[in-house]
Amino acid sequence: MNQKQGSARKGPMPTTGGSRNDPTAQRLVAAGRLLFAHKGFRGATIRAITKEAGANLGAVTYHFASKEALYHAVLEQCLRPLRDRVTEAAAVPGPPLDRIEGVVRGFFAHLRENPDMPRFMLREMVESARPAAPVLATVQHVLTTFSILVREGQNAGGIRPGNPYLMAVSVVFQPVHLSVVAPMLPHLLGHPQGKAPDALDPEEHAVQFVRAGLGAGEEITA
Amino acid sequence: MNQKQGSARKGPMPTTGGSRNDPTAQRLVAAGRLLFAHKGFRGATIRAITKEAGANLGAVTYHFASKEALYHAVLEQCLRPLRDRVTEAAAVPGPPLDRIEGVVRGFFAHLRENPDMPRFMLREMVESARPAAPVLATVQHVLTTFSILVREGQNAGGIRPGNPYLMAVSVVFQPVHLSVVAPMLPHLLGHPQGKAPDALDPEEHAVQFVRAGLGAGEEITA
DNA sequence: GATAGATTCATACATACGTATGACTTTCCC
DNA sequence: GGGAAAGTCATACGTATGTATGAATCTATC
Repeated sequence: MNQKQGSARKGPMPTTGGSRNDPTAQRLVAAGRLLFAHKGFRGATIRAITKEAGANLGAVTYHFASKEALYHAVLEQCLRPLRDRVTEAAAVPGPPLDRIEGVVRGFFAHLRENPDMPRFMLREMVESARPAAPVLATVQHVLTTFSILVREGQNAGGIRPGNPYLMAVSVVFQPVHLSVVAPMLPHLLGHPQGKAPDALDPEEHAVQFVRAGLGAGEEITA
Repeated sequence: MNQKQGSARKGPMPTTGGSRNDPTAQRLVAAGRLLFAHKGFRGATIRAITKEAGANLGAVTYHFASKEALYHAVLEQCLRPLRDRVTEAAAVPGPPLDRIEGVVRGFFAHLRENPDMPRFMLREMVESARPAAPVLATVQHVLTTFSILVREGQNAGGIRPGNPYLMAVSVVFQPVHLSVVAPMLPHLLGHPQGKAPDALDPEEHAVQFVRAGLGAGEEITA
């Protein structure tokens, strides 16, 4: 009954760290992140996680008290940097549509650096009746941020009318699902190995699609 | 070792049928559909499914040989009507952008009638490395249908330039994730009980967003 | 360098799962 | 109406899971 449970979680390490001779708890988070993302909460077993982390079977119970607590730690480690990045990108000055573009690009950058993230978000959105706290907080934050920007743009005239929350949903999921689907596209469409049919730049596409989808009337500044 | 395994699957029943005194196999599909959609493949146990169906524990093994076979039957029952509806909606005459709108509306209608479907699609997209055959076929079909319409519109001039496959992805996921997220929106944003902040019509929003996102220059015919 | 706390380790336990088995019951056809 | 096929049922088996337990080992402080 003697866990660490407080403090810790110091370095930033937003990507897939977990190099050996880190403290065990950190290696567990890294391994859990890897396996939770690939196999889901139920699919990732404590035995697999501890093996991946090079730790003993009891390590999760000892350092986190339960599998679910480890899962929450993993989610928090994944999502906090995303929230920060979104906040930061939304704060730069400029017309709302440009700031929305900035947030979208920041989102893409985060997903590029953390390739397991979109699966995480979709999974949590779908897997549980009510998502875990860190997920809920993140969705709330991102959605609110976008909807405020949309409303601003509507007042300023750069963004067409429409429900800002629905618009925010349509925008925020572009990076998520494009990051998941785009890599599978060549295979999905039968092209044997990575032979992209055209230029396949999801970020550039998403930016243009979002600008066009939200924009009032001005053309895309291609 | 004496399964039925052939023929069967007669009535259309695209929604949540499964009323009592149907044949057991049909009740199993209905129950499996309900539980797979809510809890995923691993989360829906044979014991829960057979109980929900009012059948014996051995019924799945007897009628479908395995849990996975039942899952595939459920997927097929879910997805075939969707493929048909998309095909049908894409075939009506008219300008490509209008036909795309028609497909989006058809998609929404199907998801409204089958509220478990979007979770299914997202789940399969995310849960397994390579999705099951019916899912793959459906995604392929829908994506191809959309991309052909996009290319047509680009040639005819109604749709702006851009990779048709990425555009198809951006379009096809609008109904899916809007159907999942829109009902949760009031709760997500803190409004206690269903108090929509504005008009919350996901279908109308999606249509306008897609038309604006794909359209060349003409205004939305609001 | 002894000692107390923190950590690791092997193993045990209770449960839940998918499937197999064999007996029982219903249904249908001649 | 008798008998075979189809279907149902209770139960058993092997495995995998999350967690508990207590001994062993490491680490740091005096």
